[in-house]
Amino acid sequence: MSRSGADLALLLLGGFRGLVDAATEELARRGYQDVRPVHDFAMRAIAAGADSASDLGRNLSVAKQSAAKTIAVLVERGYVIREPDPHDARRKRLQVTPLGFEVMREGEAIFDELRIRWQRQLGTAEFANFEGQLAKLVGAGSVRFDTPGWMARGLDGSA
Amino acid sequence: MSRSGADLALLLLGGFRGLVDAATEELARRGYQDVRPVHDFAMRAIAAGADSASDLGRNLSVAKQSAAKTIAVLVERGYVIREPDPHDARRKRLQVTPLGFEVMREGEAIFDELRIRWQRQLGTAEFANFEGQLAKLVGAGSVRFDTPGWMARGLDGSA
DNA sequence: GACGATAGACAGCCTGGCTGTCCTTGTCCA
DNA sequence: TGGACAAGGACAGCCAGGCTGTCTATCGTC
Repeated sequence: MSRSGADLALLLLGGFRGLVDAATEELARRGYQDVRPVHDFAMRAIAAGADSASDLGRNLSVAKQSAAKTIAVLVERGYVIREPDPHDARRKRLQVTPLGFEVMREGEAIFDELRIRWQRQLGTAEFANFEGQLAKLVGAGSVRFDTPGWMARGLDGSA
Repeated sequence: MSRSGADLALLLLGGFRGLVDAATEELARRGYQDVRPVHDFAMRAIAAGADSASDLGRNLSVAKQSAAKTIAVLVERGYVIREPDPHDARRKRLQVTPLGFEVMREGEAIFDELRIRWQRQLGTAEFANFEGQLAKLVGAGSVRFDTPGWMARGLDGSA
Protein backbone atom coordinates (compact mmCIF):
# COMPACT_ATOMS: atom_id res chain seq x y z
CA MET A 1 0.00 0.00 0.00
CA SER A 2 1.53 3.23 -1.10
CA ARG A 3 -0.48 5.37 1.25
CA SER A 4 1.62 8.11 2.76
CA GLY A 5 1.80 9.44 6.27
CA ALA A 6 0.18 12.64 5.16
CA ASP A 7 -2.75 10.69 3.79
CA LEU A 8 -3.15 9.04 7.13
CA ALA A 9 -3.40 12.41 8.80
CA LEU A 10 -5.93 13.55 6.25
CA LEU A 11 -8.03 10.48 6.78
CA LEU A 12 -8.17 11.17 10.48
CA LEU A 13 -9.09 14.77 9.88
CA GLY A 14 -11.64 13.72 7.34
CA GLY A 15 -13.21 11.32 9.75
CA PHE A 16 -13.44 13.88 12.45
CA ARG A 17 -14.84 16.50 10.18
CA GLY A 18 -17.32 14.13 8.71
CA LEU A 19 -18.71 13.27 12.09
CA VAL A 20 -18.72 16.75 13.43
CA ASP A 21 -20.13 18.36 10.33
CA ALA A 22 -22.94 15.86 10.25
CA ALA A 23 -23.63 16.35 13.93
CA THR A 24 -23.73 20.10 13.63
CA GLU A 25 -26.09 19.97 10.72
CA GLU A 26 -28.37 17.57 12.46
CA LEU A 27 -28.35 19.63 15.63
CA ALA A 28 -29.35 22.65 13.61
CA ARG A 29 -32.13 20.67 12.00
CA ARG A 30 -33.41 19.77 15.42
CA GLY A 31 -33.66 23.39 16.36
CA TYR A 32 -30.35 24.15 18.06
CA GLN A 33 -28.94 26.41 15.45
CA ASP A 34 -26.58 28.40 17.54
CA VAL A 35 -24.68 25.47 18.93
CA ARG A 36 -21.30 24.57 17.62
CA PRO A 37 -19.27 21.51 18.43
CA VAL A 38 -16.88 23.56 20.44
CA HIS A 39 -19.75 24.60 22.68
CA ASP A 40 -20.86 21.06 23.12
CA PHE A 41 -17.39 19.96 24.05
CA ALA A 42 -16.96 22.84 26.44
CA MET A 43 -20.24 22.10 28.20
CA ARG A 44 -19.23 18.50 28.46
CA ALA A 45 -16.01 19.51 30.14
CA ILE A 46 -17.81 21.89 32.48
CA ALA A 47 -20.36 19.27 33.43
CA ALA A 48 -17.50 16.87 34.05
CA GLY A 49 -16.03 19.19 36.62
CA ALA A 50 -14.08 21.90 34.85
CA ASP A 51 -16.11 24.51 36.64
CA SER A 52 -13.96 27.58 36.22
CA ALA A 53 -12.48 29.36 33.26
CA SER A 54 -8.98 28.35 34.16
CA ASP A 55 -10.01 24.75 34.66
CA LEU A 56 -11.80 24.71 31.37
CA GLY A 57 -8.80 26.15 29.63
CA ARG A 58 -6.56 23.47 31.06
CA ASN A 59 -9.08 20.84 30.19
CA LEU A 60 -9.44 21.91 26.61
CA SER A 61 -5.80 22.83 26.27
CA VAL A 62 -6.47 26.41 25.37
CA ALA A 63 -5.53 29.62 27.13
CA LYS A 64 -7.85 30.62 29.90
CA GLN A 65 -8.74 33.74 27.98
CA SER A 66 -9.91 31.69 25.09
CA ALA A 67 -11.90 29.54 27.44
CA ALA A 68 -13.36 32.67 28.96
CA LYS A 69 -14.57 33.79 25.55
CA THR A 70 -16.30 30.52 24.93
CA ILE A 71 -17.85 30.67 28.37
CA ALA A 72 -19.12 34.15 27.71
CA VAL A 73 -20.95 32.84 24.66
CA LEU A 74 -22.39 29.91 26.56
CA VAL A 75 -23.57 32.18 29.35
CA GLU A 76 -25.07 34.62 26.91
CA ARG A 77 -27.05 31.85 25.27
CA GLY A 78 -28.24 30.40 28.51
CA TYR A 79 -26.40 27.13 28.37
CA VAL A 80 -24.19 27.85 31.34
CA ILE A 81 -24.48 30.09 34.35
CA ARG A 82 -21.66 31.71 36.22
CA GLU A 83 -21.97 32.39 39.92
CA PRO A 84 -19.55 33.37 42.65
CA ASP A 85 -17.84 30.53 44.44
CA PRO A 86 -18.73 30.66 48.14
CA HIS A 87 -15.37 29.26 49.13
CA ASP A 88 -13.09 31.27 46.93
CA ALA A 89 -13.92 34.82 46.06
CA ARG A 90 -11.59 34.75 43.10
CA ARG A 91 -13.48 32.06 41.30
CA LYS A 92 -16.75 32.12 39.44
CA ARG A 93 -18.27 28.71 39.50
CA LEU A 94 -19.69 27.45 36.22
CA GLN A 95 -22.75 25.31 35.94
CA VAL A 96 -24.50 23.86 32.96
CA THR A 97 -28.16 24.85 32.88
CA PRO A 98 -31.03 22.49 32.12
CA LEU A 99 -31.12 23.94 28.64
CA GLY A 100 -27.44 23.19 28.33
CA PHE A 101 -27.98 19.62 29.38
CA GLU A 102 -30.75 19.34 26.85
CA VAL A 103 -28.39 20.30 24.07
CA MET A 104 -25.76 17.96 25.35
CA ARG A 105 -28.19 15.07 25.41
CA GLU A 106 -29.27 15.85 21.90
CA GLY A 107 -25.69 16.12 20.72
CA GLU A 108 -24.73 12.91 22.41
CA ALA A 109 -27.61 11.12 20.76
CA ILE A 110 -26.61 12.38 17.35
CA PHE A 111 -23.01 11.38 17.78
CA ASP A 112 -24.10 7.97 18.93
CA GLU A 113 -26.24 7.53 15.89
CA LEU A 114 -23.33 8.43 13.68
CA ARG A 115 -21.16 5.99 15.51
CA ILE A 116 -23.70 3.27 15.00
CA ARG A 117 -23.75 4.05 11.34
CA TRP A 118 -20.02 3.45 11.21
CA GLN A 119 -20.48 0.32 13.22
CA ARG A 120 -22.83 -1.01 10.60
CA GLN A 121 -20.40 -0.17 7.84
CA LEU A 122 -17.65 -2.25 9.31
CA GLY A 123 -19.58 -4.79 11.27
CA THR A 124 -19.73 -4.73 15.05
CA ALA A 125 -16.67 -6.79 15.78
CA GLU A 126 -14.53 -5.08 13.19
CA PHE A 127 -15.62 -1.72 14.41
CA ALA A 128 -14.86 -2.52 18.03
CA ASN A 129 -11.45 -3.60 16.94
CA PHE A 130 -10.97 -0.46 14.91
CA GLU A 131 -12.01 1.77 17.73
CA GLY A 132 -9.75 -0.04 20.15
CA GLN A 133 -6.81 0.41 17.87
CA LEU A 134 -7.54 4.03 17.36
CA ALA A 135 -7.70 4.56 21.10
CA LYS A 136 -4.44 2.71 21.49
CA LEU A 137 -2.71 4.86 18.91
CA VAL A 138 -4.04 8.16 20.05
CA GLY A 139 -3.90 7.49 23.72
CA ALA A 140 -6.31 8.79 26.24
CA GLY A 141 -4.45 12.09 26.30
CA SER A 142 -6.17 15.38 26.09
CA VAL A 143 -7.12 16.79 22.76
CA ARG A 144 -6.67 20.36 21.77
CA PHE A 145 -9.59 22.02 20.17
CA ASP A 146 -8.42 24.80 18.02
CA THR A 147 -7.16 24.20 14.56
CA PRO A 148 -6.88 26.97 12.12
CA GLY A 149 -5.02 28.45 14.93
CA TRP A 150 -2.75 25.58 15.54
CA MET A 151 -2.55 24.77 11.88
CA ALA A 152 -1.33 28.17 11.02
CA ARG A 153 0.66 29.11 14.01
CA GLY A 154 1.78 25.92 15.57
CA LEU A 155 1.25 25.18 19.18
CA ASP A 156 2.42 27.15 22.06
CA GLY A 157 2.13 26.45 25.70
CA SER A 158 -1.27 27.36 26.95
CA ALA A 159 -2.79 28.89 30.04
CA MET B 1 -17.69 -0.72 25.68
CA SER B 2 -19.37 2.46 26.78
CA ARG B 3 -17.47 4.71 24.47
CA SER B 4 -19.65 7.42 23.02
CA GLY B 5 -19.87 8.87 19.58
CA ALA B 6 -18.38 12.08 20.80
CA ASP B 7 -15.38 10.18 22.11
CA LEU B 8 -14.92 8.66 18.71
CA ALA B 9 -14.81 12.09 17.16
CA LEU B 10 -12.31 13.23 19.73
CA LEU B 11 -10.10 10.25 19.10
CA LEU B 12 -9.98 11.08 15.44
CA LEU B 13 -9.19 14.67 16.13
CA GLY B 14 -6.60 13.62 18.65
CA GLY B 15 -4.95 11.34 16.16
CA PHE B 16 -4.81 14.01 13.54
CA ARG B 17 -3.48 16.60 15.89
CA GLY B 18 -0.94 14.26 17.31
CA LEU B 19 0.49 13.55 13.90
CA VAL B 20 0.38 17.08 12.67
CA ASP B 21 1.75 18.63 15.83
CA ALA B 22 4.63 16.23 15.84
CA ALA B 23 5.31 16.86 12.17
CA THR B 24 5.26 20.61 12.59
CA GLU B 25 7.64 20.47 15.50
CA GLU B 26 10.01 18.21 13.68
CA LEU B 27 9.90 20.37 10.57
CA ALA B 28 10.79 23.36 12.69
CA ARG B 29 13.65 21.43 14.22
CA ARG B 30 14.95 20.71 10.77
CA GLY B 31 15.04 24.36 9.94
CA TYR B 32 11.72 25.05 8.28
CA GLN B 33 10.23 27.17 10.96
CA ASP B 34 7.78 29.12 8.95
CA VAL B 35 5.99 26.17 7.46
CA ARG B 36 2.63 25.12 8.75
CA PRO B 37 0.72 22.02 7.87
CA VAL B 38 -1.76 24.02 5.91
CA HIS B 39 1.05 25.24 3.71
CA ASP B 40 2.31 21.75 3.14
CA PHE B 41 -1.14 20.54 2.19
CA ALA B 42 -1.67 23.48 -0.10
CA MET B 43 1.61 22.92 -1.89
CA ARG B 44 0.76 19.28 -2.27
CA ALA B 45 -2.51 20.22 -3.90
CA ILE B 46 -0.81 22.74 -6.17
CA ALA B 47 1.82 20.25 -7.22
CA ALA B 48 -0.93 17.76 -7.90
CA GLY B 49 -2.51 20.11 -10.39
CA ALA B 50 -4.56 22.69 -8.53
CA ASP B 51 -2.64 25.43 -10.22
CA SER B 52 -4.94 28.38 -9.70
CA ALA B 53 -6.47 30.01 -6.67
CA SER B 54 -9.95 28.87 -7.59
CA ASP B 55 -8.76 25.34 -8.20
CA LEU B 56 -6.94 25.27 -4.93
CA GLY B 57 -9.98 26.51 -3.12
CA ARG B 58 -12.13 23.80 -4.62
CA ASN B 59 -9.50 21.24 -3.88
CA LEU B 60 -9.15 22.22 -0.25
CA SER B 61 -12.83 22.97 0.14
CA VAL B 62 -12.31 26.55 1.16
CA ALA B 63 -13.39 29.77 -0.49
CA LYS B 64 -11.15 30.96 -3.24
CA GLN B 65 -10.37 34.06 -1.23
CA SER B 66 -9.08 31.95 1.60
CA ALA B 67 -7.01 29.98 -0.83
CA ALA B 68 -5.70 33.21 -2.26
CA LYS B 69 -4.53 34.27 1.17
CA THR B 70 -2.65 31.06 1.67
CA ILE B 71 -1.12 31.38 -1.76
CA ALA B 72 0.01 34.88 -0.99
CA VAL B 73 1.90 33.56 2.00
CA LEU B 74 3.46 30.77 0.00
CA VAL B 75 4.53 33.17 -2.71
CA GLU B 76 5.94 35.59 -0.20
CA ARG B 77 8.04 32.84 1.33
CA GLY B 78 9.28 31.55 -1.95
CA TYR B 79 7.57 28.19 -1.92
CA VAL B 80 5.33 28.93 -4.84
CA ILE B 81 5.50 31.27 -7.79
CA ARG B 82 2.60 32.84 -9.58
CA GLU B 83 2.86 33.66 -13.26
CA PRO B 84 0.39 34.62 -15.92
CA ASP B 85 -1.21 31.77 -17.81
CA PRO B 86 -0.32 32.05 -21.51
CA HIS B 87 -3.63 30.52 -22.53
CA ASP B 88 -6.01 32.33 -20.25
CA ALA B 89 -5.35 35.89 -19.25
CA ARG B 90 -7.69 35.60 -16.29
CA ARG B 91 -5.64 32.94 -14.59
CA LYS B 92 -2.35 33.12 -12.77
CA ARG B 93 -0.67 29.80 -12.94
CA LEU B 94 0.80 28.49 -9.73
CA GLN B 95 3.96 26.46 -9.53
CA VAL B 96 5.79 25.00 -6.61
CA THR B 97 9.40 26.14 -6.49
CA PRO B 98 12.36 23.89 -5.82
CA LEU B 99 12.41 25.22 -2.28
CA GLY B 100 8.77 24.30 -2.00
CA PHE B 101 9.44 20.79 -3.17
CA GLU B 102 12.25 20.55 -0.66
CA VAL B 103 9.87 21.32 2.16
CA MET B 104 7.32 18.90 0.81
CA ARG B 105 9.87 16.13 0.66
CA GLU B 106 10.92 16.83 4.17
CA GLY B 107 7.35 16.92 5.39
CA GLU B 108 6.50 13.74 3.60
CA ALA B 109 9.45 12.00 5.19
CA ILE B 110 8.40 13.12 8.63
CA PHE B 111 4.83 12.01 8.16
CA ASP B 112 6.03 8.68 6.89
CA GLU B 113 8.19 8.21 9.93
CA LEU B 114 5.26 8.93 12.16
CA ARG B 115 3.17 6.49 10.25
CA ILE B 116 5.82 3.84 10.66
CA ARG B 117 5.84 4.49 14.36
CA TRP B 118 2.11 3.77 14.45
CA GLN B 119 2.67 0.73 12.33
CA ARG B 120 5.08 -0.62 14.91
CA GLN B 121 2.64 0.05 17.70
CA LEU B 122 -0.05 -2.07 16.15
CA GLY B 123 1.97 -4.48 14.11
CA THR B 124 2.12 -4.29 10.34
CA ALA B 125 -0.88 -6.43 9.55
CA GLU B 126 -3.08 -4.88 12.18
CA PHE B 127 -2.10 -1.44 11.06
CA ALA B 128 -2.82 -2.14 7.42
CA ASN B 129 -6.20 -3.38 8.46
CA PHE B 130 -6.77 -0.32 10.59
CA GLU B 131 -5.82 2.05 7.84
CA GLY B 132 -8.00 0.25 5.38
CA GLN B 133 -10.97 0.49 7.67
CA LEU B 134 -10.36 4.13 8.30
CA ALA B 135 -10.23 4.79 4.59
CA LYS B 136 -13.41 2.85 4.14
CA LEU B 137 -15.22 4.83 6.79
CA VAL B 138 -14.01 8.21 5.76
CA GLY B 139 -14.15 7.65 2.06
CA ALA B 140 -11.78 9.09 -0.42
CA GLY B 141 -13.76 12.31 -0.40
CA SER B 142 -12.17 15.64 -0.07
CA VAL B 143 -11.21 16.95 3.28
CA ARG B 144 -11.79 20.45 4.42
CA PHE B 145 -8.92 22.16 6.05
CA ASP B 146 -10.18 24.82 8.28
CA THR B 147 -11.37 24.05 11.73
CA PRO B 148 -11.77 26.67 14.28
CA GLY B 149 -13.69 28.27 11.60
CA TRP B 150 -15.86 25.35 10.84
CA MET B 151 -15.99 24.37 14.44
CA ALA B 152 -17.37 27.67 15.46
CA ARG B 153 -19.41 28.64 12.49
CA GLY B 154 -20.37 25.48 10.78
CA LEU B 155 -19.88 24.97 7.12
CA ASP B 156 -21.18 26.97 4.31
CA GLY B 157 -20.83 26.58 0.63
CA SER B 158 -17.40 27.58 -0.54
CA ALA B 159 -15.80 29.22 -3.54
C1' DG C 1 2.36 40.04 57.79
C1' DA C 2 4.65 39.46 53.33
C1' DC C 3 5.42 37.10 49.17
C1' DG C 4 4.23 34.10 45.52
C1' DA C 5 0.59 31.73 42.97
C1' DT C 6 -4.02 31.73 41.01
C1' DA C 7 -8.54 33.51 39.08
C1' DG C 8 -10.54 36.56 36.26
C1' DA C 9 -10.93 40.53 33.20
C1' DC C 10 -9.30 44.11 29.85
C1' DA C 11 -6.89 45.49 25.85
C1' DG C 12 -4.70 44.49 21.75
C1' DC C 13 -3.14 41.51 18.04
C1' DC C 14 -2.95 37.61 14.62
C1' DT C 15 -4.63 34.00 11.56
C1' DG C 16 -7.77 32.12 8.70
C1' DG C 17 -12.28 31.61 7.30
C1' DC C 18 -16.53 34.07 4.69
C1' DT C 19 -19.29 37.41 2.08
C1' DG C 20 -20.07 40.89 -1.26
C1' DT C 21 -18.57 43.57 -5.04
C1' DC C 22 -16.04 44.71 -9.19
C1' DC C 23 -13.37 44.22 -13.24
C1' DT C 24 -11.39 41.44 -16.76
C1' DT C 25 -11.52 37.68 -19.78
C1' DG C 26 -13.53 33.47 -21.92
C1' DT C 27 -17.24 30.91 -23.88
C1' DC C 28 -21.12 29.92 -26.07
C1' DC C 29 -25.09 30.74 -28.48
C1' DA C 30 -28.37 33.48 -31.05
C1' DT D 1 -20.61 39.36 -34.66
C1' DG D 2 -22.46 40.75 -30.49
C1' DG D 3 -24.36 39.96 -26.10
C1' DA D 4 -25.28 37.23 -22.03
C1' DC D 5 -23.34 34.56 -18.66
C1' DA D 6 -19.54 32.08 -16.30
C1' DA D 7 -15.16 32.12 -14.19
C1' DG D 8 -10.70 34.01 -12.31
C1' DG D 9 -8.71 37.22 -9.39
C1' DA D 10 -8.47 41.02 -6.20
C1' DC D 11 -10.26 44.49 -2.74
C1' DA D 12 -12.73 45.66 1.31
C1' DG D 13 -14.87 44.45 5.37
C1' DC D 14 -16.42 41.21 8.95
C1' DC D 15 -16.29 37.33 12.24
C1' DA D 16 -14.57 33.72 15.40
C1' DG D 17 -11.21 31.89 18.11
C1' DG D 18 -6.58 31.77 19.73
C1' DC D 19 -2.56 34.21 22.17
C1' DT D 20 0.09 37.54 24.95
C1' DG D 21 0.67 40.95 28.36
C1' DT D 22 -0.91 43.46 32.19
C1' DC D 23 -3.62 44.38 36.44
C1' DT D 24 -6.32 43.60 40.48
C1' DA D 25 -8.23 40.77 44.00
C1' DT D 26 -7.77 36.85 46.75
C1' DC D 27 -5.64 32.64 48.69
C1' DG D 28 -2.11 30.16 50.89
C1' DT D 29 1.97 29.46 52.88
C1' DC D 30 6.01 30.48 55.28
